[in-house]
Parts: sequence; structure tokens; C-alpha cells
Amino acid sequence: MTSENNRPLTLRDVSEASGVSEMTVSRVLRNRGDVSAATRQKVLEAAKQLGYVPNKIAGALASQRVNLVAVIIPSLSNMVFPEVLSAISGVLEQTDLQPVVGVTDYLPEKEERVLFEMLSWRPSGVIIAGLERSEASRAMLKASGIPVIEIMDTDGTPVDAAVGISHRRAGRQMAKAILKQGFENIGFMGTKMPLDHRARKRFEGFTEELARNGVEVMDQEFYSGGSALAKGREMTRTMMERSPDLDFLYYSNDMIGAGGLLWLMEQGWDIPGRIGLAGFNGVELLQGLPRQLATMDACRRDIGRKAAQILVDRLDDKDEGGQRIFEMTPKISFGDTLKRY
Amino acid sequence: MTSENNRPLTLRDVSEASGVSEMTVSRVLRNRGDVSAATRQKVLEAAKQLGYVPNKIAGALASQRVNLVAVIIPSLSNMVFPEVLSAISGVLEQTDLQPVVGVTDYLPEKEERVLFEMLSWRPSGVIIAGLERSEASRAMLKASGIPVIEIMDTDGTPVDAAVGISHRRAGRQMAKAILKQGFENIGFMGTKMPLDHRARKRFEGFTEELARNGVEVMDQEFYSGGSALAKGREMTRTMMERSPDLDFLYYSNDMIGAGGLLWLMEQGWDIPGRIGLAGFNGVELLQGLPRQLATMDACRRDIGRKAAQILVDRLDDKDEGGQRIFEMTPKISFGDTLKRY
DNA sequence: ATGAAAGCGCTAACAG
DNA sequence: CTGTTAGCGCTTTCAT
Repeated sequence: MTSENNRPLTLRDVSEASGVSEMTVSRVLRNRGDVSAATRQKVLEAAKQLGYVPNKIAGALASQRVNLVAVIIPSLSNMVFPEVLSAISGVLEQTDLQPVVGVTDYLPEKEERVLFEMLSWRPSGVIIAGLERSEASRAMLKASGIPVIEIMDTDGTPVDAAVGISHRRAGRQMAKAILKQGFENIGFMGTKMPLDHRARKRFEGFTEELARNGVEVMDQEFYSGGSALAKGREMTRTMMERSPDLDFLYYSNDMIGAGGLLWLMEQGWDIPGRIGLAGFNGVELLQGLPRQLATMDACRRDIGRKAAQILVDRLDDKDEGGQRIFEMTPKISFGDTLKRY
Repeated sequence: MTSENNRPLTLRDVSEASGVSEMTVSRVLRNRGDVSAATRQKVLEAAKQLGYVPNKIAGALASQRVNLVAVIIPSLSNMVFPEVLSAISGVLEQTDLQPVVGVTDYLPEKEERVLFEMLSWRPSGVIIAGLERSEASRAMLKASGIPVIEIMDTDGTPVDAAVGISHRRAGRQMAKAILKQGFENIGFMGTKMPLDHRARKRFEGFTEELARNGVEVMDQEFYSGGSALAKGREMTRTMMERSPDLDFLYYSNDMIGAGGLLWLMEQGWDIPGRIGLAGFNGVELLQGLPRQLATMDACRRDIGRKAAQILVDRLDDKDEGGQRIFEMTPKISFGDTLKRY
């Protein structure tokens, strides 16, 4: 440890230590322009020696460029979002862009705050979950002048571009599959959150398609907070005691579905002979269960990849006036709990 | 939409629109210093009207202050880390500090890159998982001159301050509890990752304590990648077929433990009469299982809270020369799979 | 291949 | 209570 001055080092320090002008030091550190190998060497050595860490704040202000991408999602505890996030990172890692994550807890006001905060760092682009947001948020996004990719949902009007699936269609599709298997007494379980628009749309699509076939949801139950697996178990018990005639349970996510499945198996129910089950999301966890829950893949990794790719292309001016909505098509996996015949 | 100039707005624009000097506009927008209600009003209106978003880059450069806290963790798919993260956020939300997350994938080189990248934005502090890191990373942290809180582990020497549990002690403690219940033929399952130092330390503490009592791990198995629940199931089957005499299985995390538990129950094993089980972490998920897996709480939320609090206090100069290592004490929860008597 | 000068958009410090 | 001046640490641009 040399004299602990505690003032962060600047380019000037490296310049002085190496006897090279600040400008040239800057060029070396950014690999820009031609610099002789000798000078280059000297600079690199001095920088490493001193332990110089460039000040991106100053750099960004001067260059008017920030290699940050704001990624705004509702939650980190849903597993679904870390997964899109990791797909996004995978693509961005091949560029010089860096994701910066903001979490909204499904609250529009918090989304607004987070967005404001992030935009004030002048990121190069925004990837943000969902299509529903406050007017103020929408205005900020538009005014930012940077590419905005809305993800996970395509049922609505994007500010700029959108990549996702139609949850309404997903709900309908599952309803069709269930009816086709001859199930008729259908129960639904899901989160209470009125702000989870994608879950809401799935439910709407689901009931809509049932209605078209003269079927109504026979019983339903909503939860909030707590361990989803435990909630699925409890809700299922409650519902089966209340409505023993049910022959199918549709869960708005796999976690509660898994809880329900475990409980029903424990109780010795014949699945899917006596009662069928389905969830949503295609989470990895299901593969460890004694029986495979029917579910629907939400294309999370595809969505993350595609969104990041569109953003990168936009920033490279490769995708100026392209398509605006990219809809992926989720597939049902029947597992062991949906197919009767 | 007015004339889309596309140049981001500056303080000057607000100044001109409101007829107030830039300096005063700045004061209003930051709630600093006295400004007459009238002026204040005018400025706020103009800013909102224009949709002005302050440029934090310029602000940070000028004020030499950045309200960002770098939070560096190995992974987002472990559930454990989002949980500490949320505890950290909980505390920081009551201040003007903002967490910024970086993920290392358990790779020291990536940690180094991420750290460098984050430090180059001159955050106010760093919260970083683990105590093991490259010399370069350690040097950067020291040179940064900002508070550094290392979390999750206390078996080692912190750069600055540390908050966590002793995983070595945790391993020993579990070994003791298992032996006390009379189990003797013990199998171990865990991740292959040599870079998960905390898992390694638990294992070391575990075998150490067994050895002290003349017991050796009878069989062991390591995995990597894939669904932990499924892996736990497979590994357990493999191991029980290979070593049918085992009477206890210690899992390095709850997820694989849960997989094993489900498989054993399915196969009709008497738990814990014939075979006992324990995991580690105290994950919420366990509450949804048909039987409660014995586990040990890793104090994740406490650690997150405490780390953030220390950081905040340091930045407020409230905690200059205080304690350096804060060790939490995890507790065993016996659940239904460890207590025989 | 290298250097000098002029800002980037904001805020600290000081005047009034 | 409000305004003026001088940078923050870098990069852009233009010389050399």
C-alpha cells in the first residue's frame, strides 16, 4: 500500500506516471486510433500499476454515449424473470452493452419511478416487461428517443416494439385442449394480483373459450403472498372439499399447480382419469416431480434473446423501420395430467 | 407530439421555458436550498410540461456523488440471491441509494470484469457475495476507497466488513445433529462446482465433524446443471441402488433434497425411521412438500438487511471504526426427516 | 502517431 | 432567495 491519498485516480495520473499525454492514454485505454506499440505498452503498464479504473461518468458525459440497457421487470422472485434476464444477458454479452435491472413489484407507480431513475442515466435502450403502464411512463419512454422493446406480451399496443406471446390466445388454447379431452367441471386457481396483466389475460382467454363452448368455470380461488407450492396445496384441498365434482383444475402458474399435483397424488386421486391438471410457464422445476404437470411454455428464453437482438440491431441501425410486434407461439406440453385418451 | 427534435432536454431548456436561472431550476429539482413557492411552482410546471428527465451523468460528475450501490452476486437462478437482494433493496429504499446488480456466474474472472465495470461508475458502496476472490478484485475493492461489505460467509478475511454465517460451522452443526440421532451410514449429495466456496466449506465442516466422531461419508455424488429437483431425484435413486445400507442423506441444498425426499416417499421408504434426510438453506418451497425436509436457515434476509444497514451507516459516518465481522447464527429446523426419537 | 483546446450538463461555492 | 463562475474527468475535434 503506497500513500493512501484516497482520491480516485484520473487519466492525468496515468498520463504523468507514463509520460504520455492524457489524450493518448485515453486512446490506449479505449483501443481507439493508432498508437505505437511502445507507447501503448508504457500506458498499459502504468495504468495496471496504479490500479486505474476509468471514470465512466466522465466518459459518458463527454462522449454522450452510455453502454447500458435498462431492463425493467416486475419481480425477481418469479424465476420467470431471471430467465428472460439471463437470455438477454447472453446476447448482450457479445456486444459492449450491459443490462441494468430495475424491479417494479408489479406496481405502476414504482415502474414510473424506476423508469425515471434509469432514464436519467441515459441508457442506450430499454427492455421492459408488459404493455400496460401509466401515461407518464409511456410519455417518458417515447420522449427518451431510444429503442424501447416491450416483452412477454403482445395483446396491446407497444410504444415502439414488442416481443412476446399472446396470453389471451394461450388461455384459449389451453381451454380448447381441456375441453377436447372431455373435461367439463373446471376449477381455476391463480394469484389475486389485479396488476399481473398477463395472468389476467390468460384467464380471460380461458373463460372466453369455455363460454364459446357453453362451459363455465365451476369454482375459483385466488391467493397472494407466501410459498406458491404450499398455496397450491392448500387451495387445492379447499377447492376439492368445496367442489368435489370438479374434474379439472387449471392453475395460473406451475408452482401452485405442482403443489396441487402433490396433494392430489398424496390423497390418491386418479390423475388424469378422475381429475386433470394444467399449469402455465413450463418451469424447470416440474421435471423433478413424480408426475409431469401439463403446462405451456411461455417462450421466455426466446423472448429474451429476440428482444436483445432487436435492440442490438436497432442500435447498429440495422433494423430501422422493421416489424413492430413479434409474437412467439407457445406450445402445450401434455405431461401426465391432461391427456385422457 | 410537438416538434421531435430528439435532443434530450437539458436544464437550460427548463430554465428558458420557466424564465428562471439554471441554478435555481437545479435547486428546485433537487429540493436543495430555499426557493420561493412561486418560482418553485413555475419550474416544476415547466419541467413536467416538457417531460424533462435530469441527466444524472452530468449531475454525478459535477457533484462527485453517485447514489448507486453495486451488489455483486454469483447467480440469479438460485433463489437465495434474489432473496438477499430483496432484503437489501428493502433497506436502501428508505434512503436515496439504489442497488445495481451484477452477476458473476461463480466465475472469478467474471467477477473481476463485473467489478471493474461497476466501479467505473463510481458507486457509493459495494455489497459482494463471498470472501474468495482474485487478488486483482481485492485490490480494486481496496483502492476504490468506498465501503465494501462482503456477505453470506464469515470463514475468511474480509477486505473491509463482512456479514454472514460460518458455513464450516453450519456443516459441523448438522453433522452433530445427525450423529446425535444415531445415524451412521451417511451419504452426501451436492453440486460439482468447485467455485461454490460456501458449499465446499459446509462439506468440509461436515466431514470434519464426522471424522472427529470416527464416522466417514459412506457414499457421495455431485451434479451440475439441470433442474435441481430432478437431479436430486436421480442422484438419490442412483445412490440408494449403489449403497442400499445408507441411513442418512445430507444434501448441499434444499432443492436437490426435496427431489430426493419425493423419490424416497414414492418408493415407500420409512422416513426418518429407515432413512433420514437434511438439506440446506431453508427455502420457502419446502413448505409445500408433503413432508418437511430438515434444513438449516441461511439467514439470508438478515444478512441482506444487516449488510445494507452497515453500508448506510458508513455512508452517514455513523459507523466509522466499528466491528468488522458480523456472524449470524443459523438454526436447524428438524422438519420431519431428521428427528428419530 | 501524438497533442491542445473546447466542451458534455450539471452542481459547488460564492456573490449579491 | 437568486444568479454567476468555474470546474467535475473525460472525449471530440482539429492541429501538428
